[in-house]
Amino acid sequence: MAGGGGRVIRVLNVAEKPSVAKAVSGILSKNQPGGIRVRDGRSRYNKIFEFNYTIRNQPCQMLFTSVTGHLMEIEFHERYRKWHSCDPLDLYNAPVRKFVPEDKLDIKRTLEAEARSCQWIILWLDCDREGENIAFEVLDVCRQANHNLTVWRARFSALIDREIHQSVQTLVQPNQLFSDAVDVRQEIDLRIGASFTRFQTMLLRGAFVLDFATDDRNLVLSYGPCQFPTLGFVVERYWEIQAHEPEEFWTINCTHNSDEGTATFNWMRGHLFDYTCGVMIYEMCIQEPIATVTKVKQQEKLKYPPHPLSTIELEKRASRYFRMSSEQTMKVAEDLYQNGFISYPRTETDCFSDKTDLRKNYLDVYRFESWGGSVIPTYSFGQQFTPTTLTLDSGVTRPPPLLSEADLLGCMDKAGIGTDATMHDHIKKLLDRFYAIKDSNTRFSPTKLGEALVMGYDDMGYELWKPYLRAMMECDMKAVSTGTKRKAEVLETCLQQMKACFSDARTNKGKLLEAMAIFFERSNRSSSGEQQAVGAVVRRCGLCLESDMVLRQKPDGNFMVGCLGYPQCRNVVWLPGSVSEASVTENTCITCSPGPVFKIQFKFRQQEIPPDYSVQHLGCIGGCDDILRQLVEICGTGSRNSSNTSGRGRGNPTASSSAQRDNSRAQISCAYCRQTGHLSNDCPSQASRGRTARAQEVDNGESSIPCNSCGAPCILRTANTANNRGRKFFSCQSSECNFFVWEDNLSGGRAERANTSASTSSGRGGRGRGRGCGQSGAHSSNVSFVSATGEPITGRCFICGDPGHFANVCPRRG
DNA sequence: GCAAGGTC
Repeated sequence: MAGGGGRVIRVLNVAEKPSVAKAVSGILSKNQPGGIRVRDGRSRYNKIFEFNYTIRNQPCQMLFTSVTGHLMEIEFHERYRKWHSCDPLDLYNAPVRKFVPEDKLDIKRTLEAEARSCQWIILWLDCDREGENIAFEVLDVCRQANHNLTVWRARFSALIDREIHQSVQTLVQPNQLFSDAVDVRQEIDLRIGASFTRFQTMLLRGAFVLDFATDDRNLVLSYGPCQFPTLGFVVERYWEIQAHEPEEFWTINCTHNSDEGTATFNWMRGHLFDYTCGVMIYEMCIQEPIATVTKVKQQEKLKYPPHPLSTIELEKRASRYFRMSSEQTMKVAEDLYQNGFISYPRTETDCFSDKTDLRKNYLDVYRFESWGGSVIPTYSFGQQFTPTTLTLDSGVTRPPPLLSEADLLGCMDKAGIGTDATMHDHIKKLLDRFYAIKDSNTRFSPTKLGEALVMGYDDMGYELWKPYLRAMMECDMKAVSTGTKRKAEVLETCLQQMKACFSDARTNKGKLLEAMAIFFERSNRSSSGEQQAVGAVVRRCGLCLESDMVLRQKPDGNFMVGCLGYPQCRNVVWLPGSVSEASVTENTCITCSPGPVFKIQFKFRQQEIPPDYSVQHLGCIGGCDDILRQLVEICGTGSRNSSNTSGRGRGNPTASSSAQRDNSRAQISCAYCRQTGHLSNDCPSQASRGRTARAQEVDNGESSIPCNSCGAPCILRTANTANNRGRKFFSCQSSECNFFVWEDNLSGGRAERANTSASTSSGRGGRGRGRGCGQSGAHSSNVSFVSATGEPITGRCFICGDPGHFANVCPRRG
């Protein structure tokens, strides 16, 4: 450490809270020339104290300010902040950042400004892991403002003169390992909490009628590594009570009255569940009723005062004696602290002032307890007496009581759930989230929701609701803080495990749904959970620009690529109904922008695609993929027969249908103009022609023909697949219709150009391009396309060949 | 909108 007098240096001192800055400044400035000056910083709570002090012969001008706990927060990058922005599984790998939140910027600016004028910085944060982490947050900010700061850490455990002076004369370096341990905790808590909270909220809210919430749309079904084990304690006790079967037992009791008082003797054996045995032993006693004293043991009994200065003990006793909630107690404690009556209540400061009389009979001042002893008559070895009463009594086993707040705090304390300062928050969270209720006896029982959630995870076989996970994390953090394990190693291992666990839990979500179904009615709202199931990301949504488009398979087996921002964003690309398998690959499209657009490996059902199309296809939904577009046109999409019954559009088929069309417009290129953003049946270049026109000229000089099935325009297209390159076909441009016919299957083998005016004037009865040569018989009088035999073509099924329906509704499809 | 940890 530098020293040796001479030039006065400026030292920036930072404490964890304003009260400590004030107290330490008061101690160090005592008897110093110049006394102490106070000035305001940018933050109204965090004053700056100035005084002179000498550290190891080095004259120092001390500036002493503070933060208010953590200066920084950890959050996901903006891209992952919105709930629908990504698959919750991605939250295990999504980048996170530590930053100074808005309400701490004033403190940050004060630190920056003061750091610039100082040569040294002394970190006076609390001496625990969190304090060490805050020290590095402060350091981060101050070093940004002044790279040349010399850094010191003051270690102290009590705000008393001797300790503070000693601390500042024996400064050390901050402990990176302690801080690392907190970084690990923060990151794990965030990733686990956010992923599970999003998952279970989106899965269950809306899927059930949650009658306790006035508006369950805003309901959050949170999961946290502390709150869930706390709920677990409540549920476990509740189940224990439920499972209890009362059982009758028998016990022999004896009392003896003498001049000195009454003595009650308990049966050494306790009790018997067998009535016959009990009666037999009792009858033996009655037959020989003289009692003999066989052992006399005197024992001093001590009564200990409650553990002093313990936050949890305070909360337990306030609950027991005043029926105050732990949260309420902490508020009162805070007030008492602010007014100078008690020491800081949120972290243990179990150190008494030198003036305290610890040989203090505590029962004289603590009136809530008494000696409570009773006088027992004196007995001597071998003494005989006749019992005053000798009875055979029955009793019934009782279940344990519901957990009281004191019990709950005890469980949490024992299992290491939360800290002194946060335990009451976790308990309150259970009530706020409708997971548990507290009765008039301040005892906790789970709500239906709380029980269902724990039951769901329990049925999966996971102990996510037990304290072991937190205990394991605590163990790992300890290993990081002592250097036994590295931060990156623990993070990687733990997150990998939790990611696998999350993934498994999602696979087994049925267990959660089943458990919920025991307690709640199913809801048929459109935002029900199953529709939120997510798949792999294909591209960023070009419509809302906020969320990802992911590949999904609907319950009916059809595939689509939908925006995770649903229902706010309804962007969706429906894929051909003939897709049997689809998976997003790591190949990106080099044509489509904005990228990346990940290609999808498709497998089509062979019978449902024209013979010249390959069963396997590596496709792109960005608009560049002609084959995919043709198959959509030929086979139709999965939306056609599912939008009214299931999938995203449940309960709102119109919206779904419109969304489907809107999004086909957005992604698949138009058959007319080759632009993305609309389909050929909505092509702006064709707008003036209108759907009622029965024949339309297309850009290449060909005309379109009204579809036999729906009347929408069919246009002549040219196949570019290996087997049929150059072969022409007509296909209906309505996204609602699958009409398709090879041109050479029409009569005459070649279509004639339609007569636009004739078609328009005669409607469907006009001369169709596909009509056979002069065979305008009865069959074909009102259709555009007829076969070589003069039969009207009504479309054909690729599976069974039946012209009466299309492949996607074929009964043989299963 | 999500965790848990500081503190005002």
